[in-house]
Amino acid sequence: MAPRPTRPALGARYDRRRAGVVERAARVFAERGYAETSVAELAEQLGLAAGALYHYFEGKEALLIAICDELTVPLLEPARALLDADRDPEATLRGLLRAWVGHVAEHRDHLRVFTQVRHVVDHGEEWRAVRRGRKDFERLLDEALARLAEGGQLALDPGLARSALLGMVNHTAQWYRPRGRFSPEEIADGYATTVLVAGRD
Amino acid sequence: MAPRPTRPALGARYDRRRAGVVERAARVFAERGYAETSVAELAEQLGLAAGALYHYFEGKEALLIAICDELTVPLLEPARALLDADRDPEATLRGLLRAWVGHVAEHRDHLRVFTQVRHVVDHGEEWRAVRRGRKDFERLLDEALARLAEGGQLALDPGLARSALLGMVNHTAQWYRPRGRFSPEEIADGYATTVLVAGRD
DNA sequence: TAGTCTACCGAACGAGCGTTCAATATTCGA
DNA sequence: TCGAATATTGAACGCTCGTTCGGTAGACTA
Repeated sequence: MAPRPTRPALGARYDRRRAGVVERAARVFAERGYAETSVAELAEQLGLAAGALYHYFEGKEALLIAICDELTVPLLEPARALLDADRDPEATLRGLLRAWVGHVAEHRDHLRVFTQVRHVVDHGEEWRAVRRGRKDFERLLDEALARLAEGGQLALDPGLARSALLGMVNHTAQWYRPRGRFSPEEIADGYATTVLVAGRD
Repeated sequence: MAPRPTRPALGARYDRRRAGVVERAARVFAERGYAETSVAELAEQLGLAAGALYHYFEGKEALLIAICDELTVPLLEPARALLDADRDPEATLRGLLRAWVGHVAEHRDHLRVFTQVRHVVDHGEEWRAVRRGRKDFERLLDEALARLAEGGQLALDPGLARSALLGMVNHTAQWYRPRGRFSPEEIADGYATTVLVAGRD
C-alpha cells in the first residue's frame, strides 16, 4: 500500500480514486458476494489490474473495512445533533429515522456487504472501529426510544422496539430501489408509525 | 456422495446422521462464517474426517442448501393451514407471527447462515427450490396483510408492513437467546402490535 | 457366522486464491 | 521541460481450499 501522496494535486486525486474504488467495490461485492469475488474479478470490474488495488488498500479485507466504515461514521454526527437539539421525543425519533433510512438508501450496497460479513466484524481485532460505530449509533437510538417510553408514546417495550427498528431499517437495503414505490422519507415515516402510539389513522 | 442405504436400519441411521450434520454445521457456519470455514475445520468441529462429509453431501454448497431448506419448508404447511382456517384477519396474523418467530427462534443458526449467503441464493440454478420456498411464504404473508388492509386494521401500507415484518423477524435471529428477556411468543405479539392499529395501550 | 453393504478415514491433488514486486507509464512542480 | 514522485501493470509465488479415492473397520441380514 502506497502512502498518501504529499503533492496536493496527487493527494486529491488519490482520495478521489480511493473513494471511488470503495464505492464501486461495494456494488460488486453486494451483487456477487465478498467471499465469492476474487481480487482479480473485482479489479476487472473496476477496470484495473489486480495489483493496483494494493496501491490504495493493504489488502482485500482493508477494502472491506473501508466499505463498512461508511455505514456508521457519516451517520453519527447528524444523529447526535438530533438528540442534542432536544425537541419533543416523537419529532426526534422521526428525524432520526429519516436520517437513518436516507443513509441506508444511499449506501444500500455497503449495507448488503456488511450483512454478508457481520460475523467477521464481530470477532476481528481490526474491526474494533466498525463495532464501536455501530454501538454508538445503537446507544443514540436507545436514548431516543427511552425518551419516548418515558412519555408513554411507545407502543412496544423499548428493547423490542429497538430490535424491530434495527431489523426493518437494515433490511431496507435488500429491497429499496431509488425510483421505487416509496421514497426514503415515506419509508422512515412508516417505520416511525410502527413503534409510536400516535400518528395512525 | 453415497446413495441412501437400502437396508432399513442403516437408512434410518443415515437420515439421523445427515440431519445431525446439517444442524451442527449451521451452528458452526453461523459463528465462523460459511466462506471462512474450510471443510477441514468444519469436519474437525463435527468430529469427522474431511472426506466423511462427502458421504452425505455432494459438496460444501449442497450442505449449505440443506441448511437453507430447513428455513421455509417446515414453515409453509402450518402457515397455509392458518390462512385456510380463515379466522378473523388479526388472529390470523398473530398466529402467523407466532409460528414464524417460533421457527426463526428454533433455527436462528440456519437463518444467520442464510443471511450471509443470500446473494448466492438469488443467482444459482440449484437454489431454485430455496427461492421458491421463500416466495411462497411471502405470498402467504401478503395474503394475511391484504385481509387486514381491507378491514382497515393495518397501521401502514401493506407493502411497507410486509417489508417491515420481514426485516424485524429475520433480524430476530441475530439477537434472540433462548433464555433471554423475551419469549418467542412475546416477540411475535410485539411485532404484531407494530403493524396493527388496535391492541396498543 | 459369512458375506456384502455401508461408514469413515486421511493423504494426495489440482485449481484458484490473495499478494508481491520489478518494470513501465504517467503526472506534477521546480 | 526535466526529474522525482506517483500510478499502474501483470507475471509469478506460495498457500489453502474443496474434492477425490483407495483402503479399512464396522454393521446388518441371510
